[in-house]
Parts: sequence; structure tokens; C-alpha cells
Amino acid sequence: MREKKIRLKTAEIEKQSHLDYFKIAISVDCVIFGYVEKELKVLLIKSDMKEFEGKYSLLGDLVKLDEDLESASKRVLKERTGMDDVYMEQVQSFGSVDRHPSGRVITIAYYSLIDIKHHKLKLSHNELDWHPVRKVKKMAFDHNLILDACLRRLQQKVIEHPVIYNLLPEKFSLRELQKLYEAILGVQLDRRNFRKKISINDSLIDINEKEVDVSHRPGKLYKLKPEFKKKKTSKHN
Amino acid sequence: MREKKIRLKTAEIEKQSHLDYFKIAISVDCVIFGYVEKELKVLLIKSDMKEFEGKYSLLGDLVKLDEDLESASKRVLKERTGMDDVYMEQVQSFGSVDRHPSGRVITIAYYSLIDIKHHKLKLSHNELDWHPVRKVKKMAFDHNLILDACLRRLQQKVIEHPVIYNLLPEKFSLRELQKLYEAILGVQLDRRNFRKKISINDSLIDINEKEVDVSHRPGKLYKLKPEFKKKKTSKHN
DNA sequence: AGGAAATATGTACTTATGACACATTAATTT
DNA sequence: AAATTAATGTGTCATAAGTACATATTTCCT
Repeated sequence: MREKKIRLKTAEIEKQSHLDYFKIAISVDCVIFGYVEKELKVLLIKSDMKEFEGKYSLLGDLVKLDEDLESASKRVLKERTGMDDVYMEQVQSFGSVDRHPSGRVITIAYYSLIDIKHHKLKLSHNELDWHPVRKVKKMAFDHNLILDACLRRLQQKVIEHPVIYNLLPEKFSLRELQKLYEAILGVQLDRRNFRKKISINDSLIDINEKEVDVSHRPGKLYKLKPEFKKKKTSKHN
Repeated sequence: MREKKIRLKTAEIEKQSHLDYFKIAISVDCVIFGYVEKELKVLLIKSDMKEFEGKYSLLGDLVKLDEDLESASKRVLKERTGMDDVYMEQVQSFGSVDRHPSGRVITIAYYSLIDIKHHKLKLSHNELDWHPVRKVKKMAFDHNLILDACLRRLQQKVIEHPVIYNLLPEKFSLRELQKLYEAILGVQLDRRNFRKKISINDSLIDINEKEVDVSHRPGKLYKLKPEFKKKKTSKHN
């Protein structure tokens, strides 16, 4: 009997300490980029916290005890959007003491790139929807900071490796690729120089097909060479 | 008396649950780079865990509930080395489920650059000492991975901005700067081209002094222009 | 005073980047 | 069916950046 009482006590204390005293919670937040209507967009959800009523937030969740960080962010993606097998990269941790109104939560930010045509998400649910990256208003928590950090990382990536195939369908024209590149970097580029740059790094296959349903001369379609499709999988973190 | 016994018990359990069951602990690990005897070194300490007896580990500690991540890693540095006001940059989180033998610990890696001449550390204590980065053996935990990630980040940084003044004394010669650059990248460079590169980015001041106590023609000494000294302080994470 | 050793600087060659123009193709209009 | 239009597809030249390489100069040491 006495033993039981002690257990109760300790359970209580565990629960308290869980959020109150020495416990720090860990979450992941996903910045999910998509390319819709020639604009770079990010998937946001209406915040369910009353402190942030009306504001949007990134998709995220607490990390479970038995899951790796990347598993956690893939789970978030899968749960909320049904999407699987997406490109994902860890960006940065955010851990200011006061970043979460309900307690101490350190979050690890990931960004993902998805081709929205291949991954049909149930946008009707959950007030989940695409927002143009450049027009995102004040979000919940420090999520604007997180979005900025992820966008900068994506821009860095696209400069180093201009073919961001993850955001495009399997077959794409050079014009489409250039428009994507411009959408990410927020600049306009010379068509000829862009094509030269692409041809130099030699990562595309001409598949001898042409665009259809365009109201002008159709462009050639390309695929990414398989050897460039290596997904960046972070192994041990 | 009974109360006391309970407290003892709960304290025990707190300690257990702290690392055992539902608690995910958060730590920071610091990869502290120094430039000693023309070699890039990292500050390591003998692991105090019996699982890793004889192995070295990075300097790290659990993050306290009321401290930001960067504060935590600065505290670690200060406590263990006495050093303050150092360059520091967050690199990556490591959170594999099994990375820590005593429980779930997610760690956030930082790297620091210090000029060892300005920061005299009490190396005699704690079996704390500098180790050549290229010759580090198997360390405790996943610390080899962490070191690798931080080294790659530092290399990236030095390519973008060749003047890594944090590792050098205030006044330095171009030869010293080049040797440092070479030590970080692990390559040999042409002296003339290196100097051209440095002169182009125009970040040094010729202070009209020369090296002393060198057994050959002394080189000119330079300082970094103040406007290039902006410390990278991560604001909100 | 002369030799050794490192500093300091310049030039030619190659490669990458940026500005720019014209011919070609296929859909659309007349 | 021919002319028009609007986008695709390619090439050249000028400039900037990167790489390979050589000679003169300064200081230390003997």
C-alpha cells in the first residue's frame, strides 16, 4: 500500500516535471515547398492555439521517444498530407526560451520539396493550404524565422545545383525549369545563359518529347539523369 | 522521516526518468577549433562514461530549462575552458534514437573558433586537450559524425570568406593566414594566387609592422578591417 | 660581404560569367 | 493556304575570375 502511494507520487512528479520544471520538449517543423502556378509556395495550417488565433503555422509535432528526428518530420508530413518519399533536409534548430507560449519547446526545422501534381493532398481538411512564400504574413511562434532560414537554405541549394527536380514533374521543359529557378531566387534570368548553365552541368536527358497543350511552339521535354537523383538522406542524425 | 524517504525515491526516479523513459534530453556539443603549431586542432575531453572508457568526447552539456541554445553552448565553453566571447555557429542536430547509451538525448552541434594565444586554458585539468583534427580516433557517442559535420561547415565557410580571423591573433602575416587556410581545407595552395584572392576581397589593413623573431625575411603584418569583424550572432534561436 | 631563404609582385593562359542577336518552329490569324 | 505571331533554340563577343608559373627584393645568418 505504501509502495503504491509512492508510485502515485512519483507519477505525479513525472507528469509535472514533464512540462513544468526540467523537461524540455522537442518538436520538428516542416517547411514544405511546392511550386504552384509558377510561384513558390509553402504549406501552412491554421494554428490551433488560441494565443495565435487566425495565424498560420508550419506543420510540426513533438518528437516521440522512439523515433529519429528525420522519422519524426517524415511522419508529420505523412500524417498531415498523406505524402511519402519526399526530399527533406534538416536546416536548423530553434530554441529560444520563450519561443513557445506553453513551455519550453526546442524545434528542429526541416524543409521538403514536393511536386504537387504527384502528391494530391486533401487540402479541404484542416485549413491546410498553399501560401505564396513571398506573401506570408506573421505566423504563429517564430515560424517566420524558420521559414526564412529554410528559404535561404533552398536558395543556396538551387545556386549550387540548379536542377531542383523535386518540385517539378518527371518531364519538364527548360522554360519550366527556369521559371522555377526564378521563383525560388526571386530574380529574372537570361534565357540563353540559363540554358548554357544547365547544359554545362549535363544532368538532363533529352527524351525526344515536346510539350503539349501550350498555345505556342512547344519546347522539348527533359528528364533528370538517374545518377543525379540521389536523394540526400541524412544518415545518422 | 517518511517524507524524506519519499523525496529520496522521487529524486532517484527523476534522475532515472530524466534519461530513461519518456523524457528526451537536449544537449549541446561544442566543436572547438583552434590553430596550434600550424595544425587545425579540436578540443576534446576524456569521456567520463564507462561505456566509452578511454575514448574522447566533445565538450557538451544538457541544456537547462531557462537557457537558449546558444547560451548553453557558450556556458559549456566558459565552464570548461574559461573562454568567453568566442565565435560560434550552430551546425546541425543529431538525434538518432540510440546515439546515447543512457537514454534519448538529442544534441545540437556548434562549432567555435578561438585564438588559443588569447585564451589560455587550464589544460592540465580534466584531461582536456587539443587534438589534430585529421588524427582524431573513434570518439564517444556519435561525436566523430558531429566533428565531421562541423569541419565541413568550417571548410565551406573558409571557402566563402577566406579570412578566418578568429583563429589567429589580431596581427598576422599573409603566410600565417595561408597556412591556416591550408590547414582547414587540407590542401596546398599557390602563394601568389592566394595573396591575389585576399587582396581582391579587400578586408585587410596593412598596419606597417613586420613579423619579429622569424629566422628569415619578416613578412608584413595585417589586421582585419573592423567592418569585417561582425560576429555572426544567431539572433532568435 | 655574400649566400640562403622567404617575401613581394606580374604576366600569360584558361575557364566561367554576363550581355546581347538572329534563325527556327509551330500555333494562330487572316 | 499564306502570313503573322510568339515562343523555342543556338552562338558570339566582352569581361571577370581562376590557375600556372618566374623573377626581383628584403632580411637573416655565417
